[in-house]
Amino acid sequence: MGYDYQNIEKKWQAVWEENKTYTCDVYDFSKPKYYILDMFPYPSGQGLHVGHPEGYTASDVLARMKRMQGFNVLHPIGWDSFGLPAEQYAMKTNQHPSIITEVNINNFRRQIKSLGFSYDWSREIATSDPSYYKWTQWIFLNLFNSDLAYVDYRPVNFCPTLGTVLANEEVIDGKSEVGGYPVIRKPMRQWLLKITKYADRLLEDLKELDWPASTLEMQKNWIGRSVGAKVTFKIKGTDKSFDVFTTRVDTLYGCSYCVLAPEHPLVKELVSKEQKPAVDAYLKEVESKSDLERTELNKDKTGVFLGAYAINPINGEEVPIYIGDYVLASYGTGAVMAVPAHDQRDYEFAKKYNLPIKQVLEGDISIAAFTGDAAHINSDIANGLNIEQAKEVILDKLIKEGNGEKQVNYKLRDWLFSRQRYWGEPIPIIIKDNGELVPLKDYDLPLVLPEMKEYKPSGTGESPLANAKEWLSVTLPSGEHGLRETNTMPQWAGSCWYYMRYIDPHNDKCIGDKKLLDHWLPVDLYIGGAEHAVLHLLYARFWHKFLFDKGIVSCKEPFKKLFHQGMILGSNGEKMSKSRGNVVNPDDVVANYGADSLRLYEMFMGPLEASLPWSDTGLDGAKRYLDRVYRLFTEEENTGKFTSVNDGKLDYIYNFSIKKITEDFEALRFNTAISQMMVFTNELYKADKIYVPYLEGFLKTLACIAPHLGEELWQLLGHKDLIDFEPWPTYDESKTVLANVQVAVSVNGKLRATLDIAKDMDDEEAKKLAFALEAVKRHIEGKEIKKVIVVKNKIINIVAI
RNA sequence: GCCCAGGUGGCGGAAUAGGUAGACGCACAGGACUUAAAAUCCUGCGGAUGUUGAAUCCAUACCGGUUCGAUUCCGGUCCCGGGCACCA
Repeated sequence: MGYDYQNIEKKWQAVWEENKTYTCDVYDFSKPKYYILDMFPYPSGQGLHVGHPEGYTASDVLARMKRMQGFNVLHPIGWDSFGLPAEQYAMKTNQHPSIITEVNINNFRRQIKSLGFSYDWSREIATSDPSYYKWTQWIFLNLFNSDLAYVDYRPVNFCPTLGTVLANEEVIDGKSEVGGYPVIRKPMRQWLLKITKYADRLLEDLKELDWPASTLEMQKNWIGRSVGAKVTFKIKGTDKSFDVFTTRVDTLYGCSYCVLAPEHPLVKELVSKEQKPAVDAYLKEVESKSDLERTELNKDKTGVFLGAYAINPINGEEVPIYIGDYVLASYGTGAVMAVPAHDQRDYEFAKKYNLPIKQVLEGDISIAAFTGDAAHINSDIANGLNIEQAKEVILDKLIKEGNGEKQVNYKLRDWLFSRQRYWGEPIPIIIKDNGELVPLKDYDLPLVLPEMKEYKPSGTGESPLANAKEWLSVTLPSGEHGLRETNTMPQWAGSCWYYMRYIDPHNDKCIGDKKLLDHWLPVDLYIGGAEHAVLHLLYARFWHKFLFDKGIVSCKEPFKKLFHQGMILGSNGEKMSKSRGNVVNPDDVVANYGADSLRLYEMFMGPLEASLPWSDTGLDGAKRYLDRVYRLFTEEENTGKFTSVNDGKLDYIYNFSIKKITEDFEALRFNTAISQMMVFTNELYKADKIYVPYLEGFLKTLACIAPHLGEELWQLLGHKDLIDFEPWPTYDESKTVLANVQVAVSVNGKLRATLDIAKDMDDEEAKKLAFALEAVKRHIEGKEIKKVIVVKNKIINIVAI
């Protein structure tokens, strides 16, 4: 049977909605603020996945606890509603993406509301709403006007058959996902944002964040700062030169050739007549290679001699110049000095093309490059020095002679910010007929997406917006003519700053009231998947820092504390997917078990950050526990034990439980908190008398996990007010420990008995009791006592030989 | 290949400034209640030997080390997961 979750949940959801229980008065500065944020969902056509409520429940538990602790809690939700699937579905069905998006949002909202989250729905936003993307465009204009947005040509995945640019995920094995047509890398006009200008600050400020160590590490590696040297190589017989970047300038004497990236601008100028046919053939081969093919050739490094020589600036030696696609145009200077003896890639390349290998550090290079630290040899001024020392003297010499300088390099590249798609924010730029870029004015915003019948790309790879003829053509106030930018922004754009908009979502004068932004930012706790460890979280940090520079926000970082929830797998331990047939629909769970059971189960499964398999019987267990709690409050044999007089018997278990639950909630360790709730409930069943204030304290903790039931039972206890703003239960530290402790007694490290003694008993006294134990006597008989280790209140170990 | 995180009963997991391994829950088995079932309640539940409510041994992926004592620390091996792909 069990309790009537269906009516109880419906009833309290209606009460909360009617009373606007969770509406946050952001202007109330009298209480300390707590801003707790979920990564907002992309409202897909499939509806909510049981993975969504895991993170949402975790944040909701915290939000509810913080409210009871007296914080003014901001806990909003919204929709990351621009995106590719809506556009693709629109093409298939001839429905406008905004209609599809609206349908999906309505479904998501209904599902999320059925789970009893304490969101402030008056702050709901959608990134595809013009009143929202007005401000996304506004930020873009600011970036453009601050010289942080520019146009350049970048290679993208282009499918000639479909006439479309494809996202990486639409390309499978070098073929288009749709139709399986070949995909090539084609340079196209793109917008980029200069995130690299912020590389140092993005790296430096990681230090002040309370984030998972692995995420900090990933961001650090992604930014990829490395300190090295820029070395200039002159080209023999010309007045030209090129720079290389190296982190191992100490090995410069061992440089036996140089390699340029195929895309390096000097390639075409330097190639000799004899080598031209070979080089041209190689360039053609590289051009036709997709990214994927280039990585498949991972092991086999290819290249070709350019027919020119460079001068090694440290010793004047002539070294041949090669081109090779293992050198990336996008990193460093697009050119490397090759030291095969001490770099494995150069080693492999040199072996393949029979190039000289010159050893400059002591070590074994017979089967692979030696990359460790050792004394330098064959290095003139650096002989006998270790890596650090050799770097210094060699760089000094280069600097003095004007052939090099210290340089810091980053792996981080500028952010490719345009998409040749319809369903995204239009870029608010006009291209005059003379090619000049003209930003719109603030008062022109929002630049609304035109209604279109056809979302198919133009065939040239241009955005579908190129077909919106009327929208496209503009006459400027000056009378000049221009065309609108047809690229749109990537989905990241809207999600880069949404946390800011929740604070003042209906403000049409500015992005948000400065007073409010200053008060509410940064977000105190941000919960979302680990798949966003770099891109979203780095992009959002970048925009935040830019807005900080502009004086829009007053803190350097957007998200103070971050937590990644794990994935919920199918019951077979595999990722949930339609094709595997292991998908669990939250609607079914709510109908058959209730939202509170789902919430409890997902929090009890295991550590929040772990990936865990779904279990229907586990869900049964969660439901059974809530039934058991309900009976405790409603059945005569239990309620008959209720008393307002404390007999003290529950003091320990109550105080200990409240302490543990509070600490575990704070640390997002919900599984162990719930286990303690169960222990406490079991104790109440065993007790003769139930002290009602203890029962109420416990109920407040339960109401965070199972809010509908919590509200219901609170009312059953005779309370008129809702439980949501009741003060959080406190505990008496002195009562969280028992008077007696169980001390383990072991002989030679093996447990032989336990001793039930007074806490903090004198060591000597405890020893005496231990030696008096039968089991101990038996094991030390005829042996010499070497020593006795006493760890107070824990263990007594007797070492006997 | 590199980086990150893991490996504990039949299952999800608990316990790490080194100190009684298996909390809590699931599954299973036995019992009570019931005409019966469901629900509920009680009991058992890592493995082996055993005098079966005594006792002993083994056990936290595997091998070794440090220690009075290791799931926890160190070295090596194997396995599973996530991320990145030639970063000079």
